[in-house]
Amino acid sequence: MGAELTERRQHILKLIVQEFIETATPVASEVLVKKYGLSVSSATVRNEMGVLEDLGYLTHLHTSAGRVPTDAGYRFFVENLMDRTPLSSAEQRTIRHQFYQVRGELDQWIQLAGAVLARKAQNASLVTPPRADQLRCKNVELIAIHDTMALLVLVLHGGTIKQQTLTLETARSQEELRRISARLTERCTDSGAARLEEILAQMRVETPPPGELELQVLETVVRAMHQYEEQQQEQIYSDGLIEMLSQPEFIPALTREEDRERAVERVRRAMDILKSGRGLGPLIPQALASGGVQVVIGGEHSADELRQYSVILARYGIDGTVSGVLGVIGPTRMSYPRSISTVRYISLVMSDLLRDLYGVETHMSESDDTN
Amino acid sequence: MGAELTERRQHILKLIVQEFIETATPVASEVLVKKYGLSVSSATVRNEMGVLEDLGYLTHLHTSAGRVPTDAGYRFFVENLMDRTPLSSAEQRTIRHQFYQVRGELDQWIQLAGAVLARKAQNASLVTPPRADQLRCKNVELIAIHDTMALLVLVLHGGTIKQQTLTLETARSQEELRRISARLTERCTDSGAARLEEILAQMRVETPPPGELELQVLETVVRAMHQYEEQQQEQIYSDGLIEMLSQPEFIPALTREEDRERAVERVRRAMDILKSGRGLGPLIPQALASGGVQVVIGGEHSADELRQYSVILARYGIDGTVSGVLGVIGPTRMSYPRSISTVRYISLVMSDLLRDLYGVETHMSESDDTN
DNA sequence: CTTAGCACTCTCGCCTGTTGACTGCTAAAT
DNA sequence: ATTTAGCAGTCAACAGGCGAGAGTGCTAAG
Repeated sequence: MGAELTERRQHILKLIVQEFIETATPVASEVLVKKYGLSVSSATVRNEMGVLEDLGYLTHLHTSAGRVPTDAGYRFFVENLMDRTPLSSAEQRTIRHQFYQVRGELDQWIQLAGAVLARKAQNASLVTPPRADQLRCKNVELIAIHDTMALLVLVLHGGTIKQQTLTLETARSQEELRRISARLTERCTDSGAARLEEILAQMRVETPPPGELELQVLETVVRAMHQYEEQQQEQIYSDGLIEMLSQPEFIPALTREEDRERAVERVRRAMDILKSGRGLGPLIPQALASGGVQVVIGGEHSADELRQYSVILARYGIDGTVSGVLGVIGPTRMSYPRSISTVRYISLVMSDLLRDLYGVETHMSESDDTN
Repeated sequence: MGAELTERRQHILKLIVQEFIETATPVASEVLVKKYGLSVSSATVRNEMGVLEDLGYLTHLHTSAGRVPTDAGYRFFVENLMDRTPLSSAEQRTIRHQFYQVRGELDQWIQLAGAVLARKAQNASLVTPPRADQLRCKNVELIAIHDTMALLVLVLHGGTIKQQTLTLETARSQEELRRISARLTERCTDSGAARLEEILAQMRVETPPPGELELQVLETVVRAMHQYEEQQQEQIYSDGLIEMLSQPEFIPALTREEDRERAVERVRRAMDILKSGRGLGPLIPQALASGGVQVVIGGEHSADELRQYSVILARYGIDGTVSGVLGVIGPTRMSYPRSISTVRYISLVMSDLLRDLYGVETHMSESDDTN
């Protein structure tokens, strides 16, 4: 039978995917012939489309409408057909420049990365803050707020800051607090959570016994680090909700009241995914583990709530030191070429910035063009 | 003529507003009679509605649809007609309890306030962080990140923290940084931005001249404080976007393609207002200045983009020390009674919490019931 | 293997008449 | 003078029907 994937069929599949991504309407045989100047007739294209449908790469909404790619169709497109042109060097320069302007502020890098991703991909973006492979304490500061209340500022390697207010059992002067934090910083600097617990255990049996406040602070530090470690898993910054919602799959032209509710529900789900990261759980560690750009399309997701979405993720950071994940999420009909090259490029830029921050020599000029 | 606002007309207006808020569909004369068991006929109600329309409190979309309140109608309702029942004490307790659970974390209070407001009012909420009437520096800490890079942590009265990475011209040890920050803290503590500039000017001409790093740090501190002061103006936390977008005015049952674009545009505008606070500019200071709950309805807004919205704001905080603003925003058809009492109550709770944080004795038991 | 041609299917927009929801008016009733 | 029943008039919403158009799938000829 003629069920193998000939060159021409691949070409037609490619055109259909591109056309559908662009127009969001089912693609008809004649459109392909006219718009792309195929040297065969629409009838031939129809036959080929029939085969592609049998092979599972396309579907029909109903008898008389054009073809639409299936998840498998997108997958094949991403894997074998799509043009893998990197961002133009003009675009690269613009992006670098924007990052240059917010030099020195991690939070702003993250926001900027999210904004650029969203705008380029016309979909929502996800960025996790870079996570240290293991958290290490750098500094502990205590600051008096008033008599019986102090602010604990915990600085971690990499410059993240956690703060926590502390209720004191007895009033302390700023000078006392200073001494205590100096002592604790000395003892704790460079230690991870595990090591801190050891120190804490040891202090409990020390003679002379340390001040109760010292213990209280250290306990809080340990708790805060654990808490932060957990938070980190879930902490996802996102942007571009509106870009995604502008896609016609979210607010289509409706007719009935029940459709309205479906639309609202769809929007609610989308916001929920972005806000809580629901369903993204398994993807992040997966992206962290592997290099390169991960693409998960529609039904390939393990989570039901993502069946309508595709997610494109890449790891960024410094091997063995810190790493985060960033990417794009949108309906399966999204511009994979554009999204993938943007995600790839931004992950490079972020990695460079982090190397800078962590004092590793950067490889800007090399990495720029491996995109 | 019979154009004065008799008791009965007021009652009918009240019912219409309530009914419209609840159902979001124009209110017919007969519905009022049936649903609320009026002792007059629908014809009489119609006559009265006609008068109310002449007075400017109601409108007609077209001849044969029910009545809808105008902005003036809502205004009169809010001013004179609505039931001003406070939140039930059960609700009050639940809310207090939720705040109790996140004791000690200002950020979380703000988030929680936003979440509760949004859920109760079924609309979007706005919360500005409490702003000190004048910013005063509490503490300056320098933390070495690596050789030529340090983290400046600036703690302000009230426990806000600003951080900034600093590129050093020459390498410094943590010990040196410690000394410098100790010296600066001593000099700067309790000073506002103006005073800090004086100190800076003075230091420049001192003999012996202070280290260049010291000057650099102080400059950064001053810059950070100014920057923060400006940021504060605009910094608005918001939540409940989805609650607001679920209201039928945002994603109605549509038919045509052009309507779809209008809907998307509406959603975009709404998100824009919440994200950037566009149009809210004048409202915040106004709410800060006056006590009580401010209600601005539809066309009463000076900003065009808010013509379709109502905003309910209240100040919270401690007189003369810190204050912020919180409130609700939604379509003019929103539940004013519910929103207003929630806003009022949450502002009380937040004020209590702040008094606690700032070490002023609280008046919980008194204030609870003035709601 | 390709393609012209055609029948068939299904959507969409359009029109139509119809229904039903309200109003506004009028004239009688209170 | 106010209320109200009754009724005409208006308009949106809906359902059904129709035609046009879009696209396919098939067939038979090139």
